Amino acid sequence: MTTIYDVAERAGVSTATVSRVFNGTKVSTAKAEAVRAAAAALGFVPNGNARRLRMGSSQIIAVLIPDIENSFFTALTRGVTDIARAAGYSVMLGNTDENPQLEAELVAAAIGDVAGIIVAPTSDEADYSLPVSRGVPVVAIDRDAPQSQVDVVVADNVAGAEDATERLFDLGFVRVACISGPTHVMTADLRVEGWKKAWLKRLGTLPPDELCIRVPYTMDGGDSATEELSKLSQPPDAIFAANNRLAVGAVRHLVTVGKDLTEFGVVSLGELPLTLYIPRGLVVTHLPARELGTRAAEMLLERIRGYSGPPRREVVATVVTHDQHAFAMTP
Amino acid sequence: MTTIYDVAERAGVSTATVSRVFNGTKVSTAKAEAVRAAAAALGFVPNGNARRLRMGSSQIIAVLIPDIENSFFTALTRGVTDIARAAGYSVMLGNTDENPQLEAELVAAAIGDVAGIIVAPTSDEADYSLPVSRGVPVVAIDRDAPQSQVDVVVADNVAGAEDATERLFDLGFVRVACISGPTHVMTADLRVEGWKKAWLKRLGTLPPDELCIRVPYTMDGGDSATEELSKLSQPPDAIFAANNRLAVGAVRHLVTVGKDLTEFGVVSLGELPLTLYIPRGLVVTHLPARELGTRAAEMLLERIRGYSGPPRREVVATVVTHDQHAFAMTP
DNA sequence: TTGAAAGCGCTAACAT
DNA sequence: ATGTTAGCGCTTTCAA
Repeated sequence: MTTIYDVAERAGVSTATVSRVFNGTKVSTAKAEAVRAAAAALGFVPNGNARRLRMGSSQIIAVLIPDIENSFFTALTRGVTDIARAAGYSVMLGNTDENPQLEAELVAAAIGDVAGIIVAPTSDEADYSLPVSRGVPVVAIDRDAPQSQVDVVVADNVAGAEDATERLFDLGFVRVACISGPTHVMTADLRVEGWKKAWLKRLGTLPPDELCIRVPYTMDGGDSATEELSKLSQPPDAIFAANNRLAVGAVRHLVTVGKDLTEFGVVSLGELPLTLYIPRGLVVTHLPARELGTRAAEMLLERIRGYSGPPRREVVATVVTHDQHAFAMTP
Repeated sequence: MTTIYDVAERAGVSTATVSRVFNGTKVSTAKAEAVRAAAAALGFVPNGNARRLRMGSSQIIAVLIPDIENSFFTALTRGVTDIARAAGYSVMLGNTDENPQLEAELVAAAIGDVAGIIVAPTSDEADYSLPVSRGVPVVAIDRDAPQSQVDVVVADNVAGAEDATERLFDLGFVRVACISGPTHVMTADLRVEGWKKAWLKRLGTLPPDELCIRVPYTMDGGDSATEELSKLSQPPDAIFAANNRLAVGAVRHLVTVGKDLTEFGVVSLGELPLTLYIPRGLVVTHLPARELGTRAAEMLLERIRGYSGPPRREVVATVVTHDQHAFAMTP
């Protein structure tokens, strides 16, 4: 392995000079040239670990998400990587699988390795005092971290859900049901709240409890919830699905039983991956995944650079200016 | 920052003992307890940089992919992270954006930081001699790296394309066109080859050149290529799309002009994300993204652990046992 | 502008 | 079983 000693020797200078050349400090042109030539000839690449050990900082950001195969989280991660790279940071990725213990392990492991952590908390109980006390700032993303004094970046789930639900009312539907994620999952709870607000605003009354089904945030969840709703003595004429997987599950069920999506409404909070063609009648609203990532990265970088104000909580608007670019398939 | 010195002092032992406790070497129960207690009290977390510098290895694998928002590559990355984590490695992620220069920068930056690199080459010219000469093994994934002596893991693109095309012949279509990625992109070239083989096998003749359109691997590419094909004096009655984005684009165009997918066939090589509902008539075949990732990770770990045989080239079968679980929407 | 030298936190001989 | 100690490769005072 080539080190700065090899380069220094070959260039006829000291290691300090080599270091300076690679760090932009002032060095006479002649020596700088010699160093660069020697480095190139030797195929020198700085040892990041030595550098980080010496400097006491790591230029790496950990991103801990439940599932890299979920398009919402990859969009978010993309936002982080863009900002990170622009600032000279690398991104280390971890899958928590929605498992609090695995998340805790990943956080602990990250502490010794990274300059900061961006994590989508897997549980309300998640505690980030360890990294914070060790000087590794944490930004919680997509979900709150009520147990910890950390910065938080979340989407405006209530407003997003409310807007989405209102779309259905706008289309003339009058009995809009709700399918959301598990109780106690923050985003799921807030989206139910938004759905209720829309009812109150548009119909002047809160929706009956039976119209809201809580299931895992999966396609199967959306499917079974839709089936359950259809069995109600007074079934809904439209469904607000709190995320894209639930929406796809709902559509799957409806299509299977031969329902026409222009007569039975479905709205998805959050875009579908690959902007796949969307059946006429399915409404898709925007969830600012990438923006969440960029804001979280920006806030984390501020902390890494020494900002030490009180914990901040930033709510990214769910702009409902227009639907996902989509094309409708004749039902 | 708490170091092993602090822990050693508080526990009344030497730093070596503290180190041993944290590395599983034999230490008397009493001292081990004392060390653990002291570490807990002090909130000690090992400094990864010091550890890696000392050990000369990094327990980090870099994964360089064109786009983290492409479901094929996230599935692949998932495969890598699973194997990596099981072996105690972390994954560092980089987006190359299909940009050879950016890829080269990321590779260079990774050298000082990681134990090995898994990269989807952005170009035929990609040269990985620098990391390899620096002792950082590289595994090329999804695409060949003809300029470098590195391990390669690719899907059986020819067989996959051939099988997919044959599905269309099985369904009774007789003039199957091909939409593939840019010329000189290896996977795109090979998939065209598979399509040709299917023609030869089933019709005893090679397809006319005009039936094959090469476009970027995007939905818009699939859309415009389909339009172009429809203008032929002898248009096709079915399309083999070389990846999922092209397939979706093709479907979009067909739906837009009112074509019925049961009468005009489309097959996608590679599954659609989120197993979104699939219109009746669209055939989806499997591309082993995750398997690619796991194999690449396994091969890389072998290299990291010292295996030094000649470069290997592994072709992962594209098993076409069954379609993606899908449900059809009445057209 | 440049060089000499200390030391970041840790592990692994080598001693004991 | 445990302690002592020498670096890993780099950056950065401090002196010249």
